[in-house]
Amino acid sequence: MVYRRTHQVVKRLAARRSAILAAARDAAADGGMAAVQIAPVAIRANVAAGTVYRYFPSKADLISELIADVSRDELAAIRRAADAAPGPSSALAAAVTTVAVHVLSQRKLAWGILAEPVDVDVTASRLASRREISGEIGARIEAAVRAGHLPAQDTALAATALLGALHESLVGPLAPDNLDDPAKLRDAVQTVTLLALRAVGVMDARARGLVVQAVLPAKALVGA
Amino acid sequence: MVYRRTHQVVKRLAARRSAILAAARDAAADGGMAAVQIAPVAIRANVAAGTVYRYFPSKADLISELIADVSRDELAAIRRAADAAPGPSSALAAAVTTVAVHVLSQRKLAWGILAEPVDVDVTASRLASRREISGEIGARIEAAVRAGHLPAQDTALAATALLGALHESLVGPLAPDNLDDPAKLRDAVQTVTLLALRAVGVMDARARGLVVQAVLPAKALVGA
DNA sequence: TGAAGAACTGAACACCTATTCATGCGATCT
DNA sequence: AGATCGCATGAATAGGTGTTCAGTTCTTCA
Repeated sequence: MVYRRTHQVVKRLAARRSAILAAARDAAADGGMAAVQIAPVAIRANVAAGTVYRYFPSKADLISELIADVSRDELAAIRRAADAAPGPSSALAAAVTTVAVHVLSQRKLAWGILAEPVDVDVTASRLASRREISGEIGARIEAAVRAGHLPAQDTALAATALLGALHESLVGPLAPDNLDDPAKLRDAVQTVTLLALRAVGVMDARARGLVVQAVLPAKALVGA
Repeated sequence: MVYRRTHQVVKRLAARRSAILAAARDAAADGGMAAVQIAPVAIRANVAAGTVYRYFPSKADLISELIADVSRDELAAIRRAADAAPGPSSALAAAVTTVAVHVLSQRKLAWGILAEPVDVDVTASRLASRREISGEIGARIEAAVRAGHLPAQDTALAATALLGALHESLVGPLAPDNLDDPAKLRDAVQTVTLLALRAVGVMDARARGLVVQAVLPAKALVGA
């Protein structure tokens, strides 16, 4: 008596899993990681609390997958933006701008993914998330160095520092709070991108040019 | 029947308060904020758990004071280093180097103060701490701008970004882990200081010179 | 010295939310 | 249809730590 799962059932199971993850993501986007509690998430996903545990072994696993999920999207967006740029320096500028725009348009989610206190241990997935993003930025810096546009440097450290600068200045507790105004938001993105490019050794004048170019395509994302 | 507190008693009370704070600081330096729990801290301070509550209304208050304390020391160190420098640019370099050296020499404590998840709400004191330090760095940037050494810019945002870069690259989860080696440590300090100076607009060649000068006096601190 | 009040103690309490599990329901296959 | 198994339910449980408080010890002052 073999009970195979019907295709229909398989689909429903997958849909539920997605629904739970989506509910968690919504909760995080709304109220930060603190709002990602089993019972509320279950309600959002239209399931019972116990059901969550049929899909995720623990809250830590749920949040870890959430982090991985968001991170994957972020990485894809960075790659897309950078690959569309005409050269290594532009690619770096585009990557940085993309990160800036993304974190700004989902500040609570970004803060939750990156640094908000959580009651379970998610250091591993946070670490992985950072590694991925930082690695990508590092690769873009490296490419620019190889192209002779930047001085030789420790690209991994530089990438990490850039991300720290972006995060702290845009979603950290000292971030300006009037970034809902699109103009202010664009200013902030430009400012930090400029800072970042100069940090890795782009000359001021050239950096300003790159920033202007990078912000153009990224502006479309701001609306999303 | 007026019962005045004897000088001796006043002194003992103050000593206990300090002892509790010191115990909390030790605990944080040892095992991060997670180790700052009432019962263990009380033991370290040689008092009972209940006694802690005669000095601090809640755990949140205890940790808030701890953060303020560390922050005060940090700010003093930054000012001392910057004021001893010969000019605005050197002062900025000295300030940045000081922060770098400090966080590196007490990484767990720094991480706890800055970003480690805590089960109570300490956002207010963390915010205040960041404001103070960032304000000081911002003032140094501003001075350098006024002296004509740096391009005009949003100094508050720049200061915040610099601190984010330092923290993320030196004590964040992606920080290099072999920084116990003094040589590697010095390299890391130099690298991030260079990054920071270039970020605010110091030209590469000049930044390298400033870094070398700034690291000399700061090296003494590494031993401490 | 002794009465009265402060300071201290630490075991018991309270609270909160992740996790479990006995029960019911619905889906699969003969 | 009916037998059987997996999935879903949600109320009850568990565990850990901040906080309280009745009792004890220490300090002050007449």
